[in-house]
Amino acid sequence: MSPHRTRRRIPDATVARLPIYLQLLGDQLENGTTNLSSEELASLAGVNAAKVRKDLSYLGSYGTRGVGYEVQYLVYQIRRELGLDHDWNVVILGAGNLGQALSGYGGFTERGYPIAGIFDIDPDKVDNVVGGVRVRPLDELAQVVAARSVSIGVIATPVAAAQDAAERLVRAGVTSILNFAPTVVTAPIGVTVRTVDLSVEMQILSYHEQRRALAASTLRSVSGDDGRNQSA
Amino acid sequence: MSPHRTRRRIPDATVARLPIYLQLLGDQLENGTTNLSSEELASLAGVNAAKVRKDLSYLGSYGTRGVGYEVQYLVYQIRRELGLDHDWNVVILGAGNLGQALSGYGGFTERGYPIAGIFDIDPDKVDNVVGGVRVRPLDELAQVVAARSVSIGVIATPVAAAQDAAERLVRAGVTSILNFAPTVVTAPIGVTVRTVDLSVEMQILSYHEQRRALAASTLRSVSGDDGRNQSA
DNA sequence: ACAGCTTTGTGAACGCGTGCACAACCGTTC
DNA sequence: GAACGGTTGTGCACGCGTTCACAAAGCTGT
Repeated sequence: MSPHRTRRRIPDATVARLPIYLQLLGDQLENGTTNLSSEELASLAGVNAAKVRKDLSYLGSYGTRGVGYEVQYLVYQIRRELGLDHDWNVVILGAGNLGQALSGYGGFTERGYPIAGIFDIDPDKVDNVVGGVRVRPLDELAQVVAARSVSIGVIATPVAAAQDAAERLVRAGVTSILNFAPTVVTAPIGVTVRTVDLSVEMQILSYHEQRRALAASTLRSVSGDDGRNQSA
Repeated sequence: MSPHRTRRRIPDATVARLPIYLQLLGDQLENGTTNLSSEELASLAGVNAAKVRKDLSYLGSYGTRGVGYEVQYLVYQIRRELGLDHDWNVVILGAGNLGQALSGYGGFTERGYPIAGIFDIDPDKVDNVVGGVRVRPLDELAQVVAARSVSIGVIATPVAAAQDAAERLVRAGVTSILNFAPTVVTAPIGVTVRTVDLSVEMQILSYHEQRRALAASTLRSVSGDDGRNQSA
């Protein structure tokens, strides 16, 4: 039997919020706050207090009724649950605009995701140094992944190269992929793929803008409202 | 009464998928495909065919039973619904690593989101040219937003400056914000905020890695399985 | 020891999104 | 023009996630 019993599955929606709580709790620690209620945390995160309590209850019963949660201990528990009790090395494929920015962005290393290597297929880019890391040729990928126990790969290539990049990552032994190319990439089961598509985000925003404009114009044609009153 | 009747609300989940369909349909157009079934589109998008049909049904009845959807017309309808029948100017706040990468990334302009300006508070960065756009001082923000009818703003500042950036955007008249700073930013109702936090994405991935590792080790302690069989 | 205030943890109801299954409908062929 | 294979559009049931509401439990002061 394991030291701590087999953990119940945590809902995806909760997993997506735990990092937010973690971030906020960290801020509170720096402020010197040692104790926090679900109501306070909820207001910081901009969500419902019941949701916070239910989310935290998936980790176990780490609160004290009438008091709240001990920040330090909660941070520890969330970190453990998210697998942040050790670093996760990552590799980046593609040393273009985005790849370089990611490599230069200190936030990854700082939060426990050091960059084990950045790779590009273009010989002109190889050996350039970006963000303190030397760009390597693609054929060194498998070796680096194995040597540094990399399990997370980031795709920062152009669209056309994204699927190939994913396949190389999988062949090298990577089991989690963060894809920034605006395309659907497929991977075998057992490999987690998350796609972050900046254009998609923009399009979701413009859909809402579009609706606001439409609603405003409908309103205007009925009541003469100028439709600007909802901003600010 | 409006030319086209008041449109029913489209579920958020569907809105998030429409851009994917749009992308794939565009690819198909270039391939010379003029007609497509929900089954085919679903397989391209990696989702269920019924979901595709239901999603598209929110736009109206634009398919033909027994035949499928006409790609060109569907593209037109999705674009219209997403508000892509005209360009949306965007401003970027923060000309650091990420701001520069975003500015240099051609994808935005190409997909109908031209960059009307990039701004930074640091006088040393002002007047640098990144991605063909001159970095402007922050106090020109309101003027640019007004002059170019900008309704979308991107926050690419450090965490500490993010909330202030959001407030400046709102004051300038922006009603949609895409936030890349790893922090919660609040805005008045009527302003849509979407946060894309790279660390959060990483943490979601490492949670799943963690679980895989845990499952594998439990398995190993029972059956001797080496836990590597699910990759590739 | 107990009353009163506070806050957690969770059962239960609700709402949204997903997927199945099928009727309605299109085009084609005989 | 009727029968048939194909595909859409959608009613329905199910499951997940959110929110409410409250009992259980801790703390404080008398």
